[in-house]
Amino acid sequence: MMRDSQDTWLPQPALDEIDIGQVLQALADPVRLQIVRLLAAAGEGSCTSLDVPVKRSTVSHHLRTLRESGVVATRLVGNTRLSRLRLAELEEHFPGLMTSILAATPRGRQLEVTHGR
Amino acid sequence: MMRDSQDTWLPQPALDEIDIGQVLQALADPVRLQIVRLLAAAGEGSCTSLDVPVKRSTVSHHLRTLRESGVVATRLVGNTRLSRLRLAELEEHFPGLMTSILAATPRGRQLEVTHGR
DNA sequence: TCTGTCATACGATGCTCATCGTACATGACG
DNA sequence: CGTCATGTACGATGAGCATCGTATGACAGA
Repeated sequence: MMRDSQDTWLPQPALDEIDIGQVLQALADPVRLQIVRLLAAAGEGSCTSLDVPVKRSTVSHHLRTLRESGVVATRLVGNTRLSRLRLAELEEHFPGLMTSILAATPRGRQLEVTHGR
Repeated sequence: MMRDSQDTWLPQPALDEIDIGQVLQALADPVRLQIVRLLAAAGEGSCTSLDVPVKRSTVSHHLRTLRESGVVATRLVGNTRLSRLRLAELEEHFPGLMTSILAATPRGRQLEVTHGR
């Protein structure tokens, strides 16, 4: 596998372009919050590797939302896309934000039967 | 005016009952985020004193959401209800969370023409 | 008591978006 | 080349909820 510096990354907002409002909206969704926790635990993850109770296309949509808001960064390796949290950058810009969220004990009902179809 | 210890307070979740997911959902709304910033600047605020581009009944709804999620505390004084941020408590439970959010520069489009009616 | 202000409750409305299924593109592997 | 897996794009659908107007209750002051 190649080094990170040689990988191709999907477009993402720069540090000073990250809007705290969009970050909060991204983290407000239960499934996305669960994805964030899984990424924090596993380091990286893809659409199929993340264990969330939604279909793959929905996970892809959530990862896109997280990336466009600046929460995760995605690099292309072969046919898969590996996403990871931008923890260091976020901690620099919003000290304590992600740390407190990840440290917080997930209270009940994290995975309900949703609507959709 | 009476001392805080003698005031009547609306019911609110205890510190260890606050769910980070509900807090994030509460802060995700642009109007509520603006209310939070106004409260941080003014110390306290009521439905009519807060300068937000929505009707009074909507502000009341938002303040209720913020209170039930644990972000603000509301005390009854006379005929009005004064709400304030639970900054110290939140900082204790989620260090850096509110601090980073309040310190973040509010990027564009904070007050768009919304739907509703 | 009467009036005005404050806040909430309630129902209605319609936008937002989370979700899904399907189709399609791309890369890996024979 | 063909086959399979991965991920995304797209359109459709429906639940959630932000918003409003109105009605209601409570308090303050004259």
